[in-house]
Amino acid sequence: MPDIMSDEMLELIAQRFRLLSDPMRLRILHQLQNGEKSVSELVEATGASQPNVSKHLSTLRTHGLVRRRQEGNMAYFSIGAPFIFDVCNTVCDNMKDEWEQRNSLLGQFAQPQPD
Amino acid sequence: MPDIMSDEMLELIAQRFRLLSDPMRLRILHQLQNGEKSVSELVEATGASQPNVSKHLSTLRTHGLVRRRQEGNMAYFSIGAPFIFDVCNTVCDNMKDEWEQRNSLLGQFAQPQPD
DNA sequence: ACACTGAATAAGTACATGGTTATATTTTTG
DNA sequence: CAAAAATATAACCATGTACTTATTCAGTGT
Repeated sequence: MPDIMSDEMLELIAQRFRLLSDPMRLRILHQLQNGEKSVSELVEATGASQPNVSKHLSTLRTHGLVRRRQEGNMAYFSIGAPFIFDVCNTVCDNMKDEWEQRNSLLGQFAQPQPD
Repeated sequence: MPDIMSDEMLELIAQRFRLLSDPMRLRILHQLQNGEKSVSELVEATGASQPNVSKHLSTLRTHGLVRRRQEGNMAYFSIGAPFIFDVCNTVCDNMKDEWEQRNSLLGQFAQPQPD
């Protein structure tokens, strides 16, 4: 991060994080990681309602995280900003680290004993 | 990201992103990047009200992003999860890329001419 | 033209969130 | 001990957000 952070810059960054701060949107993006999917496929895969999925896709699209391709009656969406997976992986890795660290600390006091 | 994402996992990840999805919190974290700071220093640096800063620090702390050290009358906070800077940098780099890309595309049509 | 299907939008609602002001709480200082 | 200083907490309020249901829109096929 640059040393001096303008208000608009901070707002933009925060906005991007806000897009990733919803489980359903993460779920959708996660589904798209395996390639483009139609809305109905996403509805099926996520278990959310169709309007809900459409709305999330819409907001993701207006912020460039997702691309839309129309073919006949259906709309296919795909990842538009691959960097999000870098970000998610960083977060996931860190969470895993924390988890393992917590476990190893616990282990010092209450190690499960082999019988 | 693992192939199958549990609900709790997704919620945890989303939660982390939500912590980073507020400009004021980003501002605070950004200030802490240069080392630990007291609450009043953060109030001064961010321009926010003292209760506001304290509240943000509290939420950041309960999620482990920030550490607290008390010395006499004052509380000093520092970064507790350095990975957030990796994340922020990834986002920033990407934003810069997009910006430059947009500019170079614009340039093909309306290049500012030297006189 | 008609009905059907996939997707988008609208309207409404419950809840989370970020801010404020006012009030503790705790330590330092006179 | 009283007053002040540094933080924390409480109560409150306005706005944002993520759903829902109902409706509209666009493309397909009969």
